Amino acid sequence: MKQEKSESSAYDPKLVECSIYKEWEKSGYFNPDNLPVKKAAKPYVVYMPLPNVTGTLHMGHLLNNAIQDVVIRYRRMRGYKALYLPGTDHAGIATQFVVEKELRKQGISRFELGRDAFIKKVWEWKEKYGGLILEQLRKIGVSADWSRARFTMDESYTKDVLKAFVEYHKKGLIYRGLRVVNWCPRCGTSLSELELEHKEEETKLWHVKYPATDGGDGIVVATTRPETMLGDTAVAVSPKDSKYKALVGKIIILPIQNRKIPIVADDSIDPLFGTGALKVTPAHDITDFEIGERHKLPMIQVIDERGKMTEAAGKFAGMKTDEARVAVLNELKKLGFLVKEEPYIHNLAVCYRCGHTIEPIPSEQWFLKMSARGGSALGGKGLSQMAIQAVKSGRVKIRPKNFEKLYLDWLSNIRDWTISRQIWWGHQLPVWFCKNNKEKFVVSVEKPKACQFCKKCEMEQSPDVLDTWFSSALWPFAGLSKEDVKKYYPGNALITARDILNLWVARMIYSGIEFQKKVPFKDVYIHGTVLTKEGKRMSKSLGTGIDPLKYINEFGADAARFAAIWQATGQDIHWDEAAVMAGRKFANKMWNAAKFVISNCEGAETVKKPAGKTAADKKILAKLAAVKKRAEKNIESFELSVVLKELYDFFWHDFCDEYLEVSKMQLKENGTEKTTREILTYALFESMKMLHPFMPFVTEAVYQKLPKKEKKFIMIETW
RNA sequence: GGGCACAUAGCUCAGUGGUAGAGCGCUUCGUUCACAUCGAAGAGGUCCAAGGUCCGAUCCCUUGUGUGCCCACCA
Repeated sequence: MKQEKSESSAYDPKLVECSIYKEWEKSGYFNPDNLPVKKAAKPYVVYMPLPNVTGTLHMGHLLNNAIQDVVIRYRRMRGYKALYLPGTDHAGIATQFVVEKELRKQGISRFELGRDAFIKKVWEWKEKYGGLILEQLRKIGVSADWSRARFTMDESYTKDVLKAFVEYHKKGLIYRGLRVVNWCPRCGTSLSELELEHKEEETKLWHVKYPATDGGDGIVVATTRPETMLGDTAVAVSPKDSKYKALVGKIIILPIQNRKIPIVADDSIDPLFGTGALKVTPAHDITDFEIGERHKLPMIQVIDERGKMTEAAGKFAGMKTDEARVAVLNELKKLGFLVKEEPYIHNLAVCYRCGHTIEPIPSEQWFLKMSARGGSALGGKGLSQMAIQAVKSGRVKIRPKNFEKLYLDWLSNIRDWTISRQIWWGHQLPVWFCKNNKEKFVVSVEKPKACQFCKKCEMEQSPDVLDTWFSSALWPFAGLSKEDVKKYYPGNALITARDILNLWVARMIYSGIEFQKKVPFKDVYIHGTVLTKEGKRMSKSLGTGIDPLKYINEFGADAARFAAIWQATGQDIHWDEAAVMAGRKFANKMWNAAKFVISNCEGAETVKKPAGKTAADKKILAKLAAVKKRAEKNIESFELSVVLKELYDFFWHDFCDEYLEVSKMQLKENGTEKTTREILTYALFESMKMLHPFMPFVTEAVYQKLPKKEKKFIMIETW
């Protein structure tokens, strides 16, 4: 008996969420063009951070998309043409890596397949798994306009990407050059600085003597990478360093190679580190490369793109770098040049994707100029200055404010962006080389009909592809059709975690200004990262991840959303499951309170602004008005957890615990019965509306039970 | 090496220049009358440490300790 009762009275999200979502989607109201809004209604656009095609839903998505959905649902109810723009990112290296791994299980390497066949495999993968993440996002209840969903390698998107490249090039912002770049020998590509990870490595600092040619003492250098000495073309010391002053300009001998190299003075040298003398390997260290440019030093490449020693390494040729290190050290020891070794901990750069050690090697790459600008088309201001200006002037507001500093600091110390990648999956550069003269090329979206250089060859496209972020940087407008750009660009809000503030947000800002002359959005809101309860990173490989679908399936999307937003106070979240339970209970509370109100208020007048008679009436109405006002202010400044807590407190304690209990008496008395019913109906309705952005399903379910409703969905009710 | 956060109840976290708050957990009591996924009552805190400013500091300042994150070409 008891059990029967509890079963029938509890709210069961499983019974309603799926069908409600289908109804919403069928209605077409996720598409702002279908909303019953006034002609003059303003658009409000939230750009969804593009999930990777390879991705599956994790807690970060739950938090990120829940926040965005609250914002967009609120604006929709406020009468805006609310557009929540979804899409997926081809995620170059990440996707290629996953597909390669899958193929390797079958014993196939991408090189056996060849480029075209491999890319076909990736597309197959994309077709199979690319839609999965979007399906999973629907489970959260996000009201994105799926009819506008784009993929960064869609035909039209690709065209915008290539056009952007051509235009940058025309303006002199893209150039090609031989640079020492961070190279991952396993992935076979260059990586930008943001794609590196550093891990501490216990190693040694070896002191190696480079003997003099004039009978002097020579000089001792300290290094963590002795194998690169084979490519040394100088030794550098600080110009302020008195102990070496006399040596500057002298020629010394590079051991093993027996090469004569000079000692140069350079400001980048710290006289206090090691011996105060740096071996300069322009081909295998970015700083050394720069020193080499300043002193016009030759560059000798001793490590190749597979991470093996080249012919220039003499008898070490063919060895892997770590083998060569041992061999070189043995040789130095034998020859008596290894004077000292001391334990040392340094930060080893590794590939963010595969973890392989990064080898800086010289390579032809394409760059996007960050600070200076060739022409004066835009007042000579470089991309980074434009992005800095956008935030400093307040046209883009970053919240919380301390992230502004992170953004500005990064942009003001920026190097040119290496935008080419030597992988296969991505937008191939719109660069066409003459087959007979590989130095000659044309930059053009379409393949040139004839070669303008040799007049006879079929021009060949560069095998390089663009960095993934080059294309996602265009998302705010390349993700929209031409007509939509007119209607919906610029958008309003970009909500994301801090890890891609510079990787993505900064680049969207200057791309938007460069190509559309306007910043892409006004508000950037950075939320915390979801960690485990112990404060550890959630990751599949560590086994510390939690699948949000588990919560959604078991306790409902509303409960999961509640938990995410409840905990999203700005700091990183140490995820506490108890919050999901609280959300589930809250949904149940709403459901039951609604049941009470509906059954007691049949036929009650719907009054727009009921006036209270009793003290309890007045108290609840005043409180409701105050809560509503604060909710508006706080949602508009992205303080969602504050709003949710106030709504929770208001609904549970003020409305249910207090007013509902008082109403039981008031409903029995003739003098107060009518107004009580009006207020109950009104307060319930208003509460459901305010809670709808946060917990859309249960509030919609309640709305559908209301005897008098003006709209088809609470989703499009007027706040 | 630099920068930014954070340290408050058993746990996860809000908050305030003047008797300290929530969720979960815990204790006691209470089910005909929306909800036991409930209600009522309650226990539980040197607000990290030390110093400073102040009539008064958990809050502001300094220093320290601990934790997390980001940035950096120190070979």
